[in-house]
Amino acid sequence: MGDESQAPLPRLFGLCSAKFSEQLLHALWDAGFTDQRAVYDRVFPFVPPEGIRLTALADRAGMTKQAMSELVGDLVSMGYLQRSPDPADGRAKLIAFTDRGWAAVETVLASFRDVEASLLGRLGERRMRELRRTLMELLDDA
Amino acid sequence: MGDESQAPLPRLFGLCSAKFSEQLLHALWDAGFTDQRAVYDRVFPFVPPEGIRLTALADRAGMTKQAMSELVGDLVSMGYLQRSPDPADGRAKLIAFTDRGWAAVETVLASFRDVEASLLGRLGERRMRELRRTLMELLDDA
DNA sequence: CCTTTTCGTCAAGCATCCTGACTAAAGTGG
DNA sequence: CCACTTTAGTCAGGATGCTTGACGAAAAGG
Repeated sequence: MGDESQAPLPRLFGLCSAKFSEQLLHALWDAGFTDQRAVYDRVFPFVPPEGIRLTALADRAGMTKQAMSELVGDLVSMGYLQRSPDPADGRAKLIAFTDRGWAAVETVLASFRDVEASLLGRLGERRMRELRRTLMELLDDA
Repeated sequence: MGDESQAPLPRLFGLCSAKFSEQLLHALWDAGFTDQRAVYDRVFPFVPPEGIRLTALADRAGMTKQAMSELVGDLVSMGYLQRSPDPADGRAKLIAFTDRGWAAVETVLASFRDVEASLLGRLGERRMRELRRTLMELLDDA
């Protein structure tokens, strides 16, 4: 890959991010969720336990409702999500996880925990805390 | 955006990465390179000063030569890249930056420097060094 | 009521990738 | 020098993941 010792920081962040994504996909594959694309990242993080409407979900994910509708449709037909009528609004439907969906979520969370445990082992507790603090400061818009 | 204080680290990395990308696109836009897409990230980092052949460029970027050919074609018609015959091989063409391409590269590098300067101001020199060291350790495959 | 807004869908299109098939040039072994 | 195989790039077709625009049905608010 070449020498990264002077690579610009934004690039390092991109590489780290890509690496974690790859590990995550790998973990899902190993757990038997082989029918997945990168769709997980786009949809799963924004579905709350109690379910959510399509428009709100699309807003959260920063996407149009049409695009989100197609993704949700795919995940429904794969058995990860379900659509049920919203009792409070005849136009809307509530999108929520199925049991299979929850199992996949649990796999994702376990993978996150694995990554964090691995980092903890490599960096130690102090540097780990510092890293998290630094990342959150970076996101706290300047 | 909600509380991120317990967000998983992989997610924090993704958010940071996305934020930097956005800043970069913004910097390009402000510098007058308004005809750009995210194509920069995919192509520019892999074009060396002396030029490169399509197949090698595609390999570097982890893409098929067909996909890269289309991207390069777009960037050629926008005036950022040029294709010239390779004197050493009648089949091949050398892909290299035009003057306009170099100007865009310089803008990108300046944006990276801005980001680093901003981080330095916020984190201080010690934490900055530590961050870079940590990121590089993470990429040094376990 | 009747008008306006909101929820979700359908349709068409664009961008970015892929696989497969092909031409032309270059190397390679008698 | 001449087949034979490999390599460089292109053409064609298709999948995916997004977009904008238009629409019907339900809700909201005078």
